[in-house]
Amino acid sequence: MPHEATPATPESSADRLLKAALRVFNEIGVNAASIHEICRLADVSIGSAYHHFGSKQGLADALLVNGLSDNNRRLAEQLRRVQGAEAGVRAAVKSVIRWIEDNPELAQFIYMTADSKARDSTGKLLQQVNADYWAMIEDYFKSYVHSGELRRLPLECYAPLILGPVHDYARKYLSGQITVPPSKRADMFADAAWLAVKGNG
Amino acid sequence: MPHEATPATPESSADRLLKAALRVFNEIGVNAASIHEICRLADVSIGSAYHHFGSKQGLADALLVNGLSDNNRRLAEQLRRVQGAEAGVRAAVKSVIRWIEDNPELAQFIYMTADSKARDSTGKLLQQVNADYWAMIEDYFKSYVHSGELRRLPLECYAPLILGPVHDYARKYLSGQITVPPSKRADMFADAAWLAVKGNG
DNA sequence: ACTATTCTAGAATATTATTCTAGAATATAA
DNA sequence: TTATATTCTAGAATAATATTCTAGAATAGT
Repeated sequence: MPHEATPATPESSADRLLKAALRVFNEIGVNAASIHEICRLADVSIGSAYHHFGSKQGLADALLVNGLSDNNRRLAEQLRRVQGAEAGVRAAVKSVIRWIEDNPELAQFIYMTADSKARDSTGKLLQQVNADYWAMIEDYFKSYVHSGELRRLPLECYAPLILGPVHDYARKYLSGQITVPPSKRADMFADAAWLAVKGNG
Repeated sequence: MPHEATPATPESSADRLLKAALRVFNEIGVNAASIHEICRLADVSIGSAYHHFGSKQGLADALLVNGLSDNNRRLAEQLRRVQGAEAGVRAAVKSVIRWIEDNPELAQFIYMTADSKARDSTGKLLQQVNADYWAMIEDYFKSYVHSGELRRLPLECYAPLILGPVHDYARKYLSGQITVPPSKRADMFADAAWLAVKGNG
């Protein structure tokens, strides 16, 4: 029996659509992208596409929600594995960097098209995912403020201080303006993040 | 003579269009926004709109380019006023924060819709503006590396370290997720930025 | 096997971005 | 001033394309 090129479980229509949409959206933007073209690439009928995602924006929203959720999931996982403020900070930085390099197309889409105006249902979902992200970070770190391991700061400042530089760098990297991947700067960004939030002790 | 409500130089069609577009884009996103609606709000004909901006995307691009350019201009101005690495870092942080609070709608638009896929002419312009931004920051700081005032880092890391946290915080602020304006955190962000890039001396 | 539900299909429709033609306003030259 | 060119305004006509709709196929549940 020769090698089987097609996977045992062939991709569902929805998955093919998401994949095709990601490609086209990244190439020409959500606006310019045509549903018909995406359906053609995914080999899925218009009817199916609308059945699954409701609209072109629904497709974009799904990509956004999936991507952010996956990123959050990995971050939560990494934070669970470590103990202490410094280890947490470093794990957060590296988790995000790793996710970006494991999912460059999705990362590019997310960073480049935050156009997500809170539309109805999906808008809510998106806000939720977003809120979870910040909450997770704040939750993890607030316990270390008492012990003095962390500098006492307004809760909503930890995430920007720890991950803001990585996000900025990633944007530039994903848009092709720099070629050195963030993983090459991981320790530098981790050091900076820790320096920004560590306590006096 | 009573107070004159209308300015001596009435707003041009192009200006009215930009203003209306900004409002609508922020409310419902570039995708959902209708040119006809924008024209109605701006009291400008379809023909004029297309004469001035070529397309809906052209309108969005113009807002983006105008906004980024203005931000850059102010940043350059502030950097010119100061001497030394620390003063530069602090000026950069505060300039960006100030711009955001002076131009909240424009800032929201820029932060929320980076969807700027490099489209032809305007895409080039946008890339240029963006490149100028990073170049300005790198130029300013590279001279201070020799003297030891600044930590020696890859040039493309200064901007993310100095401004990344502010950008992250601004996004959250402009989307309404936090209410404390960045200006209230200006010193904190400036301290963190300086700590991240200052040299050993 | 029957029924309900989910999914696929693509033609028909509706929406809306863009083009086009003509004319008004404004600048430039003689 | 008059003539001429250019820029700007107008909105109806057109073209592109997102979305709806109806019908039927596949699948799951009983």
